Amino acid sequence: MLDNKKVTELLRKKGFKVTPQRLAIYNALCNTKAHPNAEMIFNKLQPYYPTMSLATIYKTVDILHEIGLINILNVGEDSFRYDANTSSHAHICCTECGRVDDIMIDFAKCVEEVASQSSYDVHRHQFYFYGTCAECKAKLNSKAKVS
Amino acid sequence: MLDNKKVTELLRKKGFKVTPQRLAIYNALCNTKAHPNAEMIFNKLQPYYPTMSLATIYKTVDILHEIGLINILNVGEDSFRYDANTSSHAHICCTECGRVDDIMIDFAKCVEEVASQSSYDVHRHQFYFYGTCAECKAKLNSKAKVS
DNA sequence: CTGACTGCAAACCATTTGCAGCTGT
DNA sequence: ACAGCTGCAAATGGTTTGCAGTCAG
Repeated sequence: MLDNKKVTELLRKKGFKVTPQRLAIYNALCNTKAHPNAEMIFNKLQPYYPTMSLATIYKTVDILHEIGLINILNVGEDSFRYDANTSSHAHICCTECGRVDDIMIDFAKCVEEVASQSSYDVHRHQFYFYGTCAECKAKLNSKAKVS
Repeated sequence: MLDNKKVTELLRKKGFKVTPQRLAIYNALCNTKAHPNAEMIFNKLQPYYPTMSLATIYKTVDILHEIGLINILNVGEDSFRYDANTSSHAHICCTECGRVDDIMIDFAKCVEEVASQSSYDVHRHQFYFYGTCAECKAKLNSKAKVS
């Protein structure tokens, strides 16, 4: 969650140019908790950057991931989602409506246990939980009452 | 990891027909620890079922997943992988060679913690770890010595 | 017998690539 | 200036779909 000045510095330091598109995509990711995919980012930026193409979004998220500014998520859908919150946290997906929320719990102990028991050098991890969100639970209950 | 008799019963009970293709695909998944994707299953069965198509594999894994016989994994590749081991366990992927191994550690406590702190009803979870496997570590070391 | 299944080919769709013109430095 | 970037259009590749013939029950 860096400000534009820091992002500019980092991009330059890593040998990339700083363009309005790149800043806009990173800012769009900072200003949402929806964990959007490429198309959702595209639709959000469309009013402000009407000529921006999906190709630019894909190329940009690759770079942002490469320089460690974003995480790439795959919750089991056909598209990837992107997250500007790079602190260690898990994700939970509603199997009814598809929303993806953060779980701000630190699983350091689990990771340590794996690192000590596995023959791998463990660098990174990704935890996904699946269930029914509060809103969908409410909807399902009211439907059950009607029928 | 059921035997053919039990799989037959289960398929019938759920209203599906039992075909040689379905049994072969399930058995192929039971007899590997590689967590294969559709194409890997296809190549493995090719010698024995030369007319089987990828479409059949995709349709079959859908059904096997629906009746709870297999798990679907997505480690961040462009294809899905399938696992006949449905017991609660995590997976670790080598970022060098792409292999996927099981981690037979039970994360019940982590899951409980999430279930108690989240507003979701938690039904399912998927834990992925990423790192360098023992073989790739060895290769990387010997390369480092040479250069 | 009959509805479900297989396997082929075509369709689909998220993502990637090639390239001409533009822009950051 | 000039290498790297954008945005278009075309290509790619995993997965899905439509459908005619086949097979399990």
